[in-house]
Amino acid sequence: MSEEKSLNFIEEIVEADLNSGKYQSILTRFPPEPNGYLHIGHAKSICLNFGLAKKYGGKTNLRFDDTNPSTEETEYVDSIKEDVKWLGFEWAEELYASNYFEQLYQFAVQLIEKGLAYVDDSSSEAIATEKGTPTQPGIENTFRSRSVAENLQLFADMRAGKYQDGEKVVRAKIDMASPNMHMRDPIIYRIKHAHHHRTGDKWCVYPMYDFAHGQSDSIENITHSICTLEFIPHRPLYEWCIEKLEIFPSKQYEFARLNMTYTVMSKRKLLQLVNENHVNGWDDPRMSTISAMRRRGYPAESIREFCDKIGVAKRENLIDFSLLEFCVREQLNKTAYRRMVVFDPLKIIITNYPDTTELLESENNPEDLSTGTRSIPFSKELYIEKEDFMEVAPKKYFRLSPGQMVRLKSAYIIKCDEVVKDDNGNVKELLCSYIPESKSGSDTSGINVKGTLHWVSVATSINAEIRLYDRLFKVEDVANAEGDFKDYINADSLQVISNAYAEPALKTDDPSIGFQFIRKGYFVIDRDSTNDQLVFNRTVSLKDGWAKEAKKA
RNA sequence: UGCCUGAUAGUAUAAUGGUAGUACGACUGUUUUUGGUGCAGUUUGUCUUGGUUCGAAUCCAGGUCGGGCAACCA
Repeated sequence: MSEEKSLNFIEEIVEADLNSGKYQSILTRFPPEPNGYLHIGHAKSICLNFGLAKKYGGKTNLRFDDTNPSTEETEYVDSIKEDVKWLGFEWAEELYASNYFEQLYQFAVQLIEKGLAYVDDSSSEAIATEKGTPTQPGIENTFRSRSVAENLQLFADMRAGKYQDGEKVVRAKIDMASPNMHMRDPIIYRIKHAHHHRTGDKWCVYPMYDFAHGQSDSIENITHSICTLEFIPHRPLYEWCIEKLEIFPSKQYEFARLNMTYTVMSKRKLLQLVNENHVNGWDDPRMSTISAMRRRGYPAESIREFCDKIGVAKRENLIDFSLLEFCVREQLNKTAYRRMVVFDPLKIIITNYPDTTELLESENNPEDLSTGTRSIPFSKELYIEKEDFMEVAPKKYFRLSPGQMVRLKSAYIIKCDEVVKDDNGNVKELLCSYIPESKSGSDTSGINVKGTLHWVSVATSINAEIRLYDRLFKVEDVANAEGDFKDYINADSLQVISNAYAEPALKTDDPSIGFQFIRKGYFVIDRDSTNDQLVFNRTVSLKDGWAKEAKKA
């Protein structure tokens, strides 16, 4: 019935490995460094790694790549775990590269014993110089020929804390003339007298990424180690270590990282936005972090759907941010409760309506009638949106104007009889009349109107703060824009409406559900809300057909 | 100027030697008590030049263009 979705290139590899009997089941891993918050790019990797295991009956480990104590913190570990869980995935084991520090140290000892690693006393500048350039081979220095015994002693002394940071490193002895820069005797251990968030002060030597990642994969028996394209040049080294150490041969595969329009995806840049107060923290709803999207009201399911839609390939990409927004709307349209909120009020008085309050019923969600209805108080004095009235209306304008009729959503059809102005000639309020037979659900008026407006009753409305978010950057391809990315920050990315008028149901609604403010967009209650003041974040706007039509004119 | 990688509608992604398809976007119509949603339809593409083949997006060779690599970061 439904069409078979074609496999991405990694799924093909997995299926081939399973069909050939190379593996009985697969084990993947998601390996973040706990030095920042996860962003939507990580979500792609999470969905890939966990999704693969789920699809093929395998498992996925959550492994923190915590080999650099100077940048890593427990705060980040906690946020990462929360984000992965919120996205809807469960890891088989929670592991840390730091769990393997002793084992990793012994691996380096083994390499030294085999004459495949040595202690180098050179400065980092000297090492960089001797490394050569991509077009010129590097040169071998005198430390390279130290004896095994001396290397062993020196490495033990490094571990014992006899040297200062930078005094010595351990290098793999591979090939200083290799066309691959990563194979020119890469550093595998360095001295860092730093406090580690898990191992404390136990260690003062730490393995480099290239000497920790592959080995960690191998120790855990990871079958498919999936990373991004920039690690392709590291693969020969990944394989060299596994071969020389004679350990489980995990395989590395690379896919193109996610790039999105109007945002940045590097931890360094996100950190900068936070530290320099361009945004209000890692979970500022304008950020590309998972925690920001959660706070903004993006459902986890829509992020998973997005990751599924964008696919997995090796080509560099720049995905339209609007595709993510499409996924969010698609999900929220099915689940969000409809409510009415007026952002910029214009008072109307229904002159022929009695001085009473009537309760009208309206669906919570017309897409899902099982969600029931709520009552909305209707009375003589109402607010409508200022932009829903024009004294002189252009053609195709279906909203209110003098002498014209519109329907008030779930209520009555009204007609604008008179415009009341203040001394300056500004529209102050509208005098309207309603059609009693036009009540929603029992309309016998026979009148058809083109426009339907949202509204709230003045007397029963409640105050709310609305935060409207726009793209954080003004250009599509921020990472490739010339100059400093901060020059492209959109100064108007946050607009706050401090006194919107909301229908009273919102006061008692479950704060965890998503809302659609009719004709306005999708909104979610922010954690800054108090008992006295509701605060809403706009998750995403509705598609606006009229804005497009109006632009044409 | 070395090595590694990639190139299919505007953006992504599929077709694995046999009809270039799908999604988002855009546009048109239709439904609608949200100018939302839904439904129907239209639109635009194989980087280039040769070669192999009955047949090439796919295989081969050359070119062009893009990305990555010279952290005691990951």
